[in-house]
Amino acid sequence: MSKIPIAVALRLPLYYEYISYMETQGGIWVSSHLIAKALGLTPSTVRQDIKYLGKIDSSYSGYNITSFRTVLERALGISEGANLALVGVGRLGLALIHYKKFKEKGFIIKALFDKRQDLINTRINNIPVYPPGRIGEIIKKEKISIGIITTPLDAAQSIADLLIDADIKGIWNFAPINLKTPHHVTVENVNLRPSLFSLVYKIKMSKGLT
Amino acid sequence: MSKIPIAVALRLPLYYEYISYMETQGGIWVSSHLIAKALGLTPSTVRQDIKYLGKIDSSYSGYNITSFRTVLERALGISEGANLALVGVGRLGLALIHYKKFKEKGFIIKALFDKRQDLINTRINNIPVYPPGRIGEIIKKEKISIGIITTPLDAAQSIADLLIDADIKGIWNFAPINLKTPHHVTVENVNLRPSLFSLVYKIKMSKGLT
DNA sequence: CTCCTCTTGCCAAATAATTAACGGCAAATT
DNA sequence: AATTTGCCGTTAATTATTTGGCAAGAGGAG
Repeated sequence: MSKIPIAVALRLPLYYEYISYMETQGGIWVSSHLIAKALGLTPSTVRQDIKYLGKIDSSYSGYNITSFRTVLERALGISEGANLALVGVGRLGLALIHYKKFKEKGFIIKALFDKRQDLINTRINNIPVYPPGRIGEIIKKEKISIGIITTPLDAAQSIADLLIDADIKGIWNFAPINLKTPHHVTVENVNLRPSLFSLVYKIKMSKGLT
Repeated sequence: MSKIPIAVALRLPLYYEYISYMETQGGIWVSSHLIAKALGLTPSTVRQDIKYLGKIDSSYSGYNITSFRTVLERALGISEGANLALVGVGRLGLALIHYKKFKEKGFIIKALFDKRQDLINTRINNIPVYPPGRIGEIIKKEKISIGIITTPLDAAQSIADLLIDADIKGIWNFAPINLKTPHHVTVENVNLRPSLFSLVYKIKMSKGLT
């Protein structure tokens, strides 16, 4: 199995999203043309990408959706799920805590952390809230591999350091800052501002031509 | 001015985020090396990208941060700001409503829409809440150019249709669905699930090698 | 049965993007 | 005053990615 090019890897989650959606719609087969159209690619690209994934059941009517999804889940490593911890129970944190889509796939938030005294030792959505000082202890006890940072900017790095000390594998970072982390800790940033500005930029461009 | 390659356009918002951050830290000069290191690129790439932006004040110590930011803002089209409307005042909607970073740059949420009777005609963060039926009217009156969709999945497309009818320019879509829109309406999707799975994938990969 | 259309899979060519290399300039240093 | 350092800007080379074309196979229609 050859290694997957970056450009391809970036598209895999998109395929997964689309395939999952089609599956909920009762679809059974999906063709490279259909995917390409939905995602703004060419059918060639889609077929080329699929070559990296291994064998998917296919026929004259396209790829089998369930087979495709299974292969994608394996490739993306999401078939086993993971235990998560969320630090920073603000408005954004709350939104994530109640987000149902993750739980479906076995991604379960096991612990919440916040420094607010009135939250500590309560439960939110049946998940216990601990003080930040207990991050190391709880992460190990609950076998948590991914930390979610939804704290204000100024706390983000110090929280990240605590997570790193607790041997976290990855950080899903919602604070608008480039966290400093060692090589073995992977960070995925979710930055809303660039996303909005990207929209504004695309609007501006489409006015120019099209 | 030649048109900007896709790969470059995707990096512009990242440059903006980094430059803005450096500016808040009191920085005055920034070099291509510094940017490259922070964003995981090569200095060459950064300098190459900058060629598309027009002249930026530079010297032996790098680029002038303020000049860089100004040029980026112009290129991204964010210097004028925009009026926004948010549809779907749920947990995620609330988080966005209170997000301060946008207002700083002139992106102002002028109106909220929700079907819940107990919210209609109230104000949240001093922004009025209207029923979805008034989308067309209010969008025009408030000169709103961008709509934010934070509704549940099943309502997203019908809300998008209302926004499109109201001549919206762009949609910032947080619902996990590919909205069907005409060519002149730009959509930027924010999908948390692919983002998480992307993290999981990166973790999986980094285990393999590094 | 034969024709038509739809698929995938593969390969080679075209395109896009990244990296490397070089020349020049300004400031600091020896 | 000559040299070293660190930067930019440009051009060239390299690498990565995408695209288009085509053969082979599988239904369905007549």
